[in-house]
Amino acid sequence: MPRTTDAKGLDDTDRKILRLLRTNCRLTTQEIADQVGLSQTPCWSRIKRLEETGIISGYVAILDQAKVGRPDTFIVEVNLENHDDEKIENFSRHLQQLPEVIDVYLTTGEFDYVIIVAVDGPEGYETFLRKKLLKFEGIKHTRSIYCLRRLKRDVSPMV
Amino acid sequence: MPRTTDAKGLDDTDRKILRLLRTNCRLTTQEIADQVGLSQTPCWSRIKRLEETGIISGYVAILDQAKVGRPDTFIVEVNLENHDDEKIENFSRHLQQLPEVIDVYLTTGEFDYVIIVAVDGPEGYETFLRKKLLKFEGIKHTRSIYCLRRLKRDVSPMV
DNA sequence: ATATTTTCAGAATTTCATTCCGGATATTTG
DNA sequence: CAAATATCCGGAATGAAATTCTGAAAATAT
Repeated sequence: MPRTTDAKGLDDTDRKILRLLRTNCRLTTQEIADQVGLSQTPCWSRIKRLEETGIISGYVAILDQAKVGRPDTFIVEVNLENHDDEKIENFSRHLQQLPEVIDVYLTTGEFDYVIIVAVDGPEGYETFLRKKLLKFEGIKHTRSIYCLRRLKRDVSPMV
Repeated sequence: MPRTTDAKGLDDTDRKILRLLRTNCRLTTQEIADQVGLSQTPCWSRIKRLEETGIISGYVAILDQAKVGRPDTFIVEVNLENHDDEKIENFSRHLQQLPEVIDVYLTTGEFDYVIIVAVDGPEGYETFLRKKLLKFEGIKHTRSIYCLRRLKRDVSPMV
């Protein structure tokens, strides 16, 4: 093992590459190579390896949430009536289908779920809540939080 | 205006393109063109327009959170002692710098902030909380929620 | 010290993004 | 309704970048 790698098999150059691609995957291999101090070919191989090992799990376009019609964010905390596997599975499937639902966390503590929702205004949220979320049978209780602002969103953590 | 566009100036073909790029921006313009029923050139122009108008705000690589060493997610709710602009600005800046902090929402209701944090195990979280978050002067109160699982994360909302 | 493995770089090739052009379609105007 | 105008489309040509191929250098192991 000629490189100095950490527990995950990543060396410093790998991390530099990831730091670049994390915020802009449209850089050419040449541009990346220049910035990390390599030539095209080994830089390209490293990227391929990072893809094959699944450290890079995909490449996506970021859409402006407001400009696609969802300027407002709410956080909904949810409790279900009961917690058998089937119910949880169904609720998860329900949430997957709702375009307003951005993130879903299954949580410990006071609530069972924390859900991030993107909508257009309070009206949009009311519609979402009454017509979509609460249409699911078995919700015991919810609490809604309005987000004044999103101060940070990292698509992937810093490496 | 020869196309049938909505309020945002997007027609059905634009939305199809966005739906594809939203989950995979490595598709070639030819592949996208095939799937939306266009030829390369007009498809490419549309993508350029979506970039120029800022509807597509960027392209990024998605890193596997667990594989880069942050398998565990916590949600921290935070209250500050006081809420003058400077304090809020400082706290925001503080959070921007912390690699564990993925998302930050400025919220109404019981807490001032809802923060999504990615760490390695309970030990990692304790370290983050004591050595980093609470090092900031002026935190009145926090509540931590452990996430058993992330059931959904859309980098961008469905269009 | 030598053999082996791994990483690197340069050049050639292939694939794709981008530009250029003319024709078709829809909208606007008279 | 017809002509003018703007918009969109597709095909071919060009340029740039990704990918492959080859051999040399560096690090590790024997």
